[in-house]
Amino acid sequence: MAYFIHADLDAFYASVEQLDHPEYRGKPLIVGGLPGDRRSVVSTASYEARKFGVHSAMPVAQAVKLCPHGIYLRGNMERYRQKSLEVMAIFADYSPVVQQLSVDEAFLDITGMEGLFGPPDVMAKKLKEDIRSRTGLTLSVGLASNKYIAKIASGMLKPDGICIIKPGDEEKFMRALPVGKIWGAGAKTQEEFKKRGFKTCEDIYRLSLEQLTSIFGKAFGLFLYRAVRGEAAAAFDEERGSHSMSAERTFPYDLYDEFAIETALFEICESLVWRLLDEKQQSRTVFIKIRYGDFITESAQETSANPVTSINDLFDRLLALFHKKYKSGMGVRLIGAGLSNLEDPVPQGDLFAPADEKESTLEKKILEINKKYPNAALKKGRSWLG
DNA sequence: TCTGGGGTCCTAGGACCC
DNA sequence: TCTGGGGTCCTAGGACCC
Repeated sequence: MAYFIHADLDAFYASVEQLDHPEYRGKPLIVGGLPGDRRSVVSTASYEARKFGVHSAMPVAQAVKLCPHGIYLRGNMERYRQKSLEVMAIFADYSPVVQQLSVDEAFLDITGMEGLFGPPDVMAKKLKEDIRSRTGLTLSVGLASNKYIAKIASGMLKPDGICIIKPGDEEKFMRALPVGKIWGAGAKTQEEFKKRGFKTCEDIYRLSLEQLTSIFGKAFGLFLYRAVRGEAAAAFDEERGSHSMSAERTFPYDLYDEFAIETALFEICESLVWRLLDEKQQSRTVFIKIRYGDFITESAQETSANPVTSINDLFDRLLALFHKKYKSGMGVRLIGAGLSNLEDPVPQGDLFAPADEKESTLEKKILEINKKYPNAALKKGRSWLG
């Protein structure tokens, strides 16, 4: 019998802050932005703050209204990533097959580990206790015969919970579940469920595969059909195809000045190329994203024959896309850019060396120096452009 | 109360090739 | 002359996740 644990840290960012700052413990804590920060949203609210109705993705301005005496922090991703590494290292003690889903959650394939840790439920308890004593954080755990059920189960008894779905009970568990708990059915789908009067998965279970695909489309219809039967969804299969990297910036106030928008785009462009070099990847496909003041969002992408070679090269490509899309006179709320279809570069001889190899070499040098001397903060800067 | 940032996957239509 | 059908790549937009 296969067994999977889904391990999910409780209110992760807020818990790390409460761990590092004892004076925050037991108090409503909101990580995401300070009161008065325009256009910021809540990343994580401590359980004390959730009592006031504050939750993730809520605008900070709204959180302040609900919880005016809360403690507000912008957050420290570097610290959270560091803490995440500690946790993931402990997960690795329990299973050779750990699939990290995000900074604060992972699947552990514990099939056949009874000999080392005892029965799965005993192992789940040990894991929770171990995480608590070694990192000071609490974990919620779902245990089931497939990843999808384990994932939903871990959310059932938060915080600090263990939820075990026994082999054979998967379908029973799913059919009784409120549709709001279906992982993969977000706001739009919930609206559709409501419109159709679907309250629990039982209401979806009654529909045929044909009915589901005609309502929800081929892939999502099949996903729902299988999910309500407690069958392992393909959603969590290890093999993931394409990769991408992106960066974006929301301005505190809409920008109308084209040069200011382009400057932000340049800075995004710089950060992308540093990452690209750092991760030793390459890409031929670049994209931009523009969100206007009315929240209408447009994007454009272009695939070229040759991979991006330098900051200037990327900036040229992005600027061309930007001017293709940009409607001047409309306030710009957000500008973003990215690279998709990332590939591992194939080592190539001189014959195929990039045209602006000099620049790319210079940028690699700057990256090295910045890594060696983090305070140097060497940049090329837009003014450098000829 | 206006709605972050970094990702993945799906859909539908068009281009192009055989 | 009255336009098949499948495969692949590309593009824009949307849904969803943490």
